[in-house]
Amino acid sequence: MTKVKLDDIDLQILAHLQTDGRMTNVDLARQVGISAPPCLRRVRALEESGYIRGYHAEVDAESLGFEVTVFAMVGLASQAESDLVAFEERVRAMPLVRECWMLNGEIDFILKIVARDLAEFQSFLTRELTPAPNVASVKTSFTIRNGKHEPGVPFGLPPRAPRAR
Amino acid sequence: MTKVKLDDIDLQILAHLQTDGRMTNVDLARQVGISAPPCLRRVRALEESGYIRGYHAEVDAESLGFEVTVFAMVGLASQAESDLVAFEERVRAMPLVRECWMLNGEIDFILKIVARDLAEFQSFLTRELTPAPNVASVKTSFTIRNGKHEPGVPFGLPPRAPRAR
DNA sequence: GGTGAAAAGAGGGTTCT
DNA sequence: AGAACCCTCTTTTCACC
Repeated sequence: MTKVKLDDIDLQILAHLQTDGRMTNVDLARQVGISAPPCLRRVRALEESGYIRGYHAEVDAESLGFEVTVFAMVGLASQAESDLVAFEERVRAMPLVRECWMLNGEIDFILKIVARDLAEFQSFLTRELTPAPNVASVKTSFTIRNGKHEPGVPFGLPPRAPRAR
Repeated sequence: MTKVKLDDIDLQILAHLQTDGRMTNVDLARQVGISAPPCLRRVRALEESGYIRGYHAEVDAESLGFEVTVFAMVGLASQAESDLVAFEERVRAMPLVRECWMLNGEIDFILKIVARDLAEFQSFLTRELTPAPNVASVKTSFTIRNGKHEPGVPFGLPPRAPRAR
């Protein structure tokens, strides 16, 4: 199931799809220098072996009315593995929490939270996050603006022309 | 050019494409309950008005050999707007920096950094980030694991989003 | 990996409400 | 205006070499 090795073409495919996840298979094949059918076979294999976890439209949060993005640093009272997992599970059920990373050091988790407005965020913070079991401390930092937002991983793909359909 | 208002169907389209950015237009049309051509027109309008900023494959960083994800809290010596912008510009040219958010409070920026290994990260930190102009302090937190990774915005629960059918 | 062909989807034009 | 039906061209996705 898991592919043992990726060659240059696979890496190029991944880089291109990370940049433009909706490009057609024929365009992709042309870009990486092979014909469409083997290209599609590679993409399917990359999907099934888990190298590609999914495809997502990147939406503009602000213009859609989600004007509050906050990073929350969370400390837990107990760091037993079962308690860490329990917190992650709980956080997974909170739609406003978009990302959750476990950290080393004094802070246990960093959460990226997206809300429509301050009221929604405050309500979430005081009624859901802070009172959650085992939560010892929550320190929040509001984002003022986003200076860079690149997906995934630094493949180092050269700048690409817009789509040709 | 810029759409003034989004109706329920537009919101459903955005939610579906955020979840599966590669679904075909006919599938999407079926899901939101309209026929394919107007559905495609809506998608194009959403792209051109900036509600959809792009489409990206979500790749598995670890299995691709990017084993180090770090959050860096950066403080600048000068917070003049021109200096903030200059820092953002500089960071935009650093491939290892995937996201950069300006924050309120004592920390000025939070950066998400992805590297292949510790050596690559250390080299980046000591040779690129810390010596960058105007950087006063850098505090890094290594991630141990990722507990949740959802794209974009919490459409999921409808605060008032009705169901068209 | 490439080739050729059947099936499916994209995108344009027109009509209807 | 905006949505739906029809039509043609492109893309996807098989078969097999």
